[in-house]
Amino acid sequence: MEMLDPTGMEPKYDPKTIESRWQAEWAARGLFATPEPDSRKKFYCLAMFPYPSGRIHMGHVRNYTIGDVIARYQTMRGHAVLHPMGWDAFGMPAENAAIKQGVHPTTWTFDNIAHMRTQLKRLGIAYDWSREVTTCDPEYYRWNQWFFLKMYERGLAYKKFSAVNWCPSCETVLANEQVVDDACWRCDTPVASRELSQWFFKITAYADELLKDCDRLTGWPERVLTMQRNWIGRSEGVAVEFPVVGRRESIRIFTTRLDTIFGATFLTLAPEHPMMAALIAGRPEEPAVRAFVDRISAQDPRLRLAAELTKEGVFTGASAVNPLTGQPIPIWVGNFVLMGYGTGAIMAVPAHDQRDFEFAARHHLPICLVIQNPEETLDPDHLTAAYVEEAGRLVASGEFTGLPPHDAQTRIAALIEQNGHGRRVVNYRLRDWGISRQRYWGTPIPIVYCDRCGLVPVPEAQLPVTLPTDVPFTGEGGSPLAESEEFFFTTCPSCRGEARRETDTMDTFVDSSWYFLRYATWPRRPDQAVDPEAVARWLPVDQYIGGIEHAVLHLLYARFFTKVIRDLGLIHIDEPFTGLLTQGMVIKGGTKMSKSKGNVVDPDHLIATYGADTARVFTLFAAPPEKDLDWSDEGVEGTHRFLGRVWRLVALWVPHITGRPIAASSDAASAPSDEALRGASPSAREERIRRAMHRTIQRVTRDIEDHYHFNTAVAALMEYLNLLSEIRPDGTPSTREAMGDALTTLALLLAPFAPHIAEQLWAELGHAPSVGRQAWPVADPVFLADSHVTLPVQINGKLRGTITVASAASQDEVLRAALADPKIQGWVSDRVPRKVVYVPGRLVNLVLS
RNA sequence: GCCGAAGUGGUGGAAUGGCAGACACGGCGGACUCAAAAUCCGCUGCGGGCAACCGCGUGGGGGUUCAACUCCCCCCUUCGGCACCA
Repeated sequence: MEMLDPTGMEPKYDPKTIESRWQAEWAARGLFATPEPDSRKKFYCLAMFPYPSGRIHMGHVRNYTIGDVIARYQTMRGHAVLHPMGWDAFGMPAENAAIKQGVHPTTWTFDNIAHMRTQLKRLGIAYDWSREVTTCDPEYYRWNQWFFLKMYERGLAYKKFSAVNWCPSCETVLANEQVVDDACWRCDTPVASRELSQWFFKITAYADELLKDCDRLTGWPERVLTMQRNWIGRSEGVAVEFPVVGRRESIRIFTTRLDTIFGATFLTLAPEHPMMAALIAGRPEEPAVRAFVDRISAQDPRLRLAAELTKEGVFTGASAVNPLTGQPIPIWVGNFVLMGYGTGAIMAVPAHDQRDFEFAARHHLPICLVIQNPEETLDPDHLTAAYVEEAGRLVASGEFTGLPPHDAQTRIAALIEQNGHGRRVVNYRLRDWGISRQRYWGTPIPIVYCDRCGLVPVPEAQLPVTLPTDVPFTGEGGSPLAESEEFFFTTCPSCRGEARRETDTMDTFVDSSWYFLRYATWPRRPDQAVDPEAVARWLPVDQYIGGIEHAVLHLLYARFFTKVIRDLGLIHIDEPFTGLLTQGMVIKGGTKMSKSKGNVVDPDHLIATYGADTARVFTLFAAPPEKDLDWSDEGVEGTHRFLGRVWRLVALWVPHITGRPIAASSDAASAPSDEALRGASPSAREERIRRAMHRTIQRVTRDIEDHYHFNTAVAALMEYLNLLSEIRPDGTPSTREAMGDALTTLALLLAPFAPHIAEQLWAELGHAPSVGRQAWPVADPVFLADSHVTLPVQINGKLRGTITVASAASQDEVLRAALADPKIQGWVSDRVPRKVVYVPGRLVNLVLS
């Protein structure tokens, strides 16, 4: 295959021609196919797959370019690389398009995928497209259903009533992400809360492991781990039973401050507390309490969660006994107590909890100080705020008086456990994952409802339960699947009688919770969800790249699924992603790109104007990957100029190096002036080229390896080009040879960043394709060490001059050279340095009195 | 309120405790051109000076050190996360 113009190298850099040419060539040669198992070490490089919204945006360009640099670099480093791509293809926009434009979600989605696949190919990303997965494909989502059944068998998938966001106008449930400013995203009607029967995944069963394993994720950014830890929200405390006066039951509360229990002067229950009805039945307070509860539950749930909410409440008329003091205390109901956390009931300690303090002050309830502040003695009768610190000593706390709060917690917990009044428990903020969605474009939940047999899981052999096609898209009236008779009415797998299917579909986060396993398997083993052998070979993902917006949701769900699938015995790993890189946003003019702001940069237009290599190199050069990238049209021009200069430099040298002609006369007169090297001997010139070459190899390699700092790697290549550009062909064989090596190395170092131009230059320099299949160059230490160095000389820490000395010079030699320097002498004159600090290779500092 | 990240020229950004501002953009001046574009060369932190040079300078204030963008303490600002979570 001949990729070179027989008449010689084009003098002008024309990305359009070379990019399409090499993309076709790479595809034809199957260059990015995942290798069969061999002796090489594996590297699994994965960028988060996109939702096929229609077109790729600059965020995608950045995300996938970063992944591509890593994949191409690791290939050249001798790894067997898996670098796949796919589509997170279920979701609302497809259904919205169906409602608005009458296009079926399937058509809409697959059209979008086709377009975006083309766009990604135009960027020259090295994907193994044979492993492409599409989550709306029944061959994919059948395994969502299979995992659901496995989890159902193990009690990890269950159904319960729960509150959901409800749009009264659209008559449908909304996902959290479809609620914008407390209103429906489509019709702007305020959302209500509604109790519905919903399916859940029991992620809380793994809460402790998910938290503990955060410590093992050393390749993750600390802030992502912090967010996950916050989200899981583990807190250790004690559940204590407060017997209700005059009844058999007791009220269970949860507290992390058991040391303050002697100061508990009342209990507060959530309005939804299950014992509420029984507590107030027949009491004079009943109507008032009912009115209060009704009023609170009619309130917007979001409003209730706001921190500024006024603490309201009413007395229930009932009382409970504080198990430590034996004293009866009143039971109140309060709007600030949440049924969803702990037990839905708290012991109120106004002296040591700000919320309880405010509540007590408002309702004239007793405040009882039980911890004395060691810094500033508190007056128990005139507290102005709660003392919430865990420092000091207990007071008025029976046998525990005098103990530090921390010791008291342990001692009181022991006593309570001994007496059977309660036990130590761990509470999590994390809730089980509600996966039911009243939507069409998602995975049908494989459950059948039979009047005789009840809830019956669809047998594995009957999977997949596929989406019906005869569904009208109105955007009204709840689950679209309920509209399909063909889908809705079925036979019971158990008794063969008439039955109805579950009409909810799964949250689309289910799809993305295990797709990284699917890439190892698909399409070779369509008969199983994951091929244990292939997964054992490729997983975990060595480097995962995506946006910070998934710091909690997707990354937590994926970790959960991995652990569940491990416990199913299918895989051996505990964690799916060893390394995580969260790239920053692409912004322009200070804000995120958006249509309404009119600051969107269209990747297609960018590629058409400058080529994919320019688009890639600019996104890498403009900022380190984890930071936001401020888009600059001028910066893009500069990057394009850089690639043009690389091209022209190679074009200048190719005839000398390879003997091939140049297509048209290259403008030798415009070549730089060789100023720095005028008069330098050929050997000095060659040495200089080689030193620059090896130093650049070292810098680029280190920048990629250490922190993926592609911006400084590109800067190193620019400096390298600047230096090489100073040298003009003069017919000296040693110079010609050194430049041949230098430019060949430039093509190699450029290959992960700008693969198309690198490939073309590689060929022009007389090498057989492909540059991406070559070994990454290695810096020779011989050329990294200099015989002489220029050393800054400081006097009292201020720079006063420089000297050139042998690298291995002793302190005495350096001192002598420094004092011999006229400039330095002018500063020192006849004074004797009190101290000399010499850091070989770095500087010398003379300390004068 | 708690936790985390950040603050460096006109701009994006560089700097294992060791010459602050690499690299690039922009700007200014020049070469080439009839002219322009493209390309190439030079200068470009601020202040002072004809100049050699000098002083100042990494959000603010202290400290450690021969030496601090970097380490320590206090404060300010911005961004992100969590938050009536008992």
